[in-house]
Parts: sequence; structure tokens; C-alpha cells
Amino acid sequence: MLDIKQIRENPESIEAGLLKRGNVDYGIGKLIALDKERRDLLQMADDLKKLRNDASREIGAKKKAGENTDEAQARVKETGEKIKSHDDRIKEIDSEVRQILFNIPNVPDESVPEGADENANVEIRKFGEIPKFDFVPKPHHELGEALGILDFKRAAKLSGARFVLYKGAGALLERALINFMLDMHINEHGYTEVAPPYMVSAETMTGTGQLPKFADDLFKIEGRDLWLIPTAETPVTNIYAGEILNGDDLPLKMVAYTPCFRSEAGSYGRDTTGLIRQHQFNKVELVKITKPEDSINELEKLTSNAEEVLKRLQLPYRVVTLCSGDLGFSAAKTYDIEVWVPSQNTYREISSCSTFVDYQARRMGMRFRREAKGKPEFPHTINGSGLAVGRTVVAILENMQEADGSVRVPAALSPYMGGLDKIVM
RNA sequence: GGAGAGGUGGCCGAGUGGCCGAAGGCGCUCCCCUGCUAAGGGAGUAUACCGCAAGGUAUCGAGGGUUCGAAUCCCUCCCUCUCCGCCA
Repeated sequence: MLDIKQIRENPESIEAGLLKRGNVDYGIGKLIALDKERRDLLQMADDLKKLRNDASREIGAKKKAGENTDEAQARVKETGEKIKSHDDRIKEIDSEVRQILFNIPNVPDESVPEGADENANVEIRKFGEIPKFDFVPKPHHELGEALGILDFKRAAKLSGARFVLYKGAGALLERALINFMLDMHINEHGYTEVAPPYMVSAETMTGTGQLPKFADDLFKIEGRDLWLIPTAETPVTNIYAGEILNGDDLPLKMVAYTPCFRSEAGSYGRDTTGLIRQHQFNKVELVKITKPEDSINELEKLTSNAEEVLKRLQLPYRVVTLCSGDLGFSAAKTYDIEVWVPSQNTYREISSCSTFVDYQARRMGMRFRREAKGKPEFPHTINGSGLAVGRTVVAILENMQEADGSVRVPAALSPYMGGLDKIVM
């Protein structure tokens, strides 16, 4: 959520910033008009309330003194009715304002390149050699099915499309990756592990920006205010929602493994085969809560923490800066880490690292205080996958495949798989 | 699922219709005294909004109602805890 004060004082610069995302009318003009009306009404209502408070106090005193107060009471009652009508209108405006505000995306950071869509994203660095095969590399789902470690057919029998059943070394690989990633971020990068709920309330979903706008992308529990998380970002970033943090405790660095659930509405026909796009997938997520002045630097560090996983696994990748048109709703700046996928002869997103500046903190009412007597301020929130586990499996299977259909286990991962160094038939 | 208790400021905890944004305590900040640990004295210490300011308004789980006036009374909802049942 953007700051209404900033919109009020600087509508042009906010609109210019939003324009970088595309030419969409977010209702800023209407917002400003409503805000003006609201403040005028509030002033009137407050004055009337002062009148009522004073009068009521007098009535109390008179009653104690045994005087008649019928007339005074009637007058105050009238004032009360006026107050009510003002308050009702204010409430109405509030909800309109909130609705507009909740549906305005974040303003892109100045350093974000301008562009309409993913074609304008800017590659900023590359790591690793793209593997050369002297045979035609197979897609991961063929390898996985042949090795007996991935079973899409039976998963479909259980749950329908976009689910997978991991078996044997496949299930072990998934589990090993989760532990490998967690251990690295905890022990080497200084993150604190948290294990949050996988179902959260609408309020929590609103805090990070999934609701109200993106309900179609989520799974909801029928008849209850519970939604399946599409990413650990949602529960973890919201941990301190509504609280005032101690500035000395910042930055908070948390890492969480959770499954993620996405309806994938609107992605019919895309990535229909294999592990790339599933309704349920595992992810290790990094979340930071920082002081405003540290957020860009902490985003850089978080991104390199995620990259480190791919380096250790010897998987080739590149990092791109998302252009303004490709930026997520709540994000001010995003680096995508993309891993090489041989069967598609391209890089595919495996992590998305973003700073939301104060946008999420304001939505969820999370603040911090620099000094004991200081004013509360909004911290910045940052998150990124470290990494998406299913897509890491894709990358390992495809990049590490041999001519005979076996798959090498990266040396760094082997200890997590009981010393296994090759997955064979 | 059944029965009961409760939700007040950073924390504990008083408050059952007006003088209560809220006693007292703890914690924290500053000052004094003392002097290098401890103890004592004083002042301060919620948040948001409106306003140049003075100041004003709102908030005692949430929402609604009664009343001239609600932390206090009524209704609905949410959450927490205890006991019983069931259960990973």
C-alpha cells in the first residue's frame, strides 16, 4: 500500500512512477478527491464531538447538583445524530479509499529498467558453463519417469493435473535439497529457521498483497477464512504484522521451508508437462525485515545467498533485473535468478528476489522504532526463493544427465543423500 | 464435539455508566544523589488522524446497539486458556 500522504502531496511523481508499469488508471484522481472530502468531514465531526463531550460532562455535573437537564439532553442528542451521519459517510469513504489503495501496485524503484514485458528484462550476470552433450538431452520428466523417481500418471490419478509423486531417490533428492538449502542459509548466511502455518487468513494474505487482487491464484478452504499459502513469504513476512519492532533487532533474517500451493488459473497450456508448473511445490524462502536505508544492500545480499545454492550445485544460471512492466504487484525491484534448462534450451526462473520497500509493512501495520523514544517507522521487507525445490530438481536431472539416462548427484548434495553420487535405473 | 473462564498500554494488573487514555507495579529513558556492584529520590514513557500551532478527535479483542454520555450495560462474531470426549 502506498502512503496516502505522499499521494496527496506528490500525485504527479507517484503517477509518473506507476506509469512505468503501463498505462493503467489506478484512480489516483478519485482517491485525492475522496481524501479531501474525508478530511473535511472529519474536521466537522471532530468539532461536533468536542461539543458533545463538553455538553455531556456538564449534564453529568448538573445531574449531580440535582438540576433539570432535559433540554440540554435533547440538544446533545441532536448533535449526536449529526455526528452519526458524518461518521457513516467517513466510514463509507474509508472503505472506498482502502479499496483503491489496496489495488494500486508499488512504485518501481528508480534503478528498475523501463519496459513493457519480460523481453525488456536486463541480464546483469551469468555463472557457470552451459553443458554440451554429445547426445540429445532428455527433458527431466522423461528422465525421472525412466529412472522411476517421478510418477506424473499416478499423481494425476490421486489429484489431477499439475501434481507429482516422488519415489525412491526422487523423494530423497527433494528432501536432501530442502535440508541442504536450509543448512546453508542457517549456518553460513545467518538466517533463523521458522516453520510457519501453511494456511493463513485473508488478513494475512492482504498484508503481503496476494489479496484482494489475486484471489483467483489461490486455493481457499471451503467455508472457512483459511487460504493455502502460495509462498512462505506470506506467513513469514506477516509474523510481526501489527507490531512495533526494536530497531536494534533489525535486520531480521528468516528462512522457511514450506510447500506452496497455486491454482495456476490463467496459465492453461503453459508448462503442462513436468515439474515446472505444479499446483503444489516445495520452496525454501528467505525473508528479511530491514531499516529503509539498508534495503537495497540487503536485497543484493539475499540474491547472492540464493545464487550460492546454484553455485554449490554447479548449475549454470543468470541473474536478470525485471523491467517495470514485468515487476510483481507489490515489488519495487526484483532480481530473477534463472537456471539453465537444457531440454528447453533456455534459462527458467528458479528464484525471484524482491524488495517491497515499505509497501507491505504499511499494509500489515508493521513498524520499528530506532530509539526508545523515537517515532515508529515502517521497515522494508525483502524476500526471495532460496530456492524453488521442484525446479532445482529439474535443473539437476537435466544438466547432470548422462548418455545412459543416469544422473550425477552434485558433490555438495551427496552427503545429504547418504553418499549417493549417481541416480541410476 | 460438551462444559467453564477470560481478552485493558512493552509486560503484569486495577477499573461495572460521567471527574478514565485509563490506578498501581514491572520494564525502559533522562536527571539528582551516591560513587566505580547494589540501593535511594525526581521526571518522563501507547498509537493513529486533523491542524502552521495552540489544541482537538478516536482507540480498553472486532462489529453493532442502548444512553445526553460506554473500558464499564445489551447483541453478534473472533481469539486465548482450563476440564471432559476424540485424535496425529
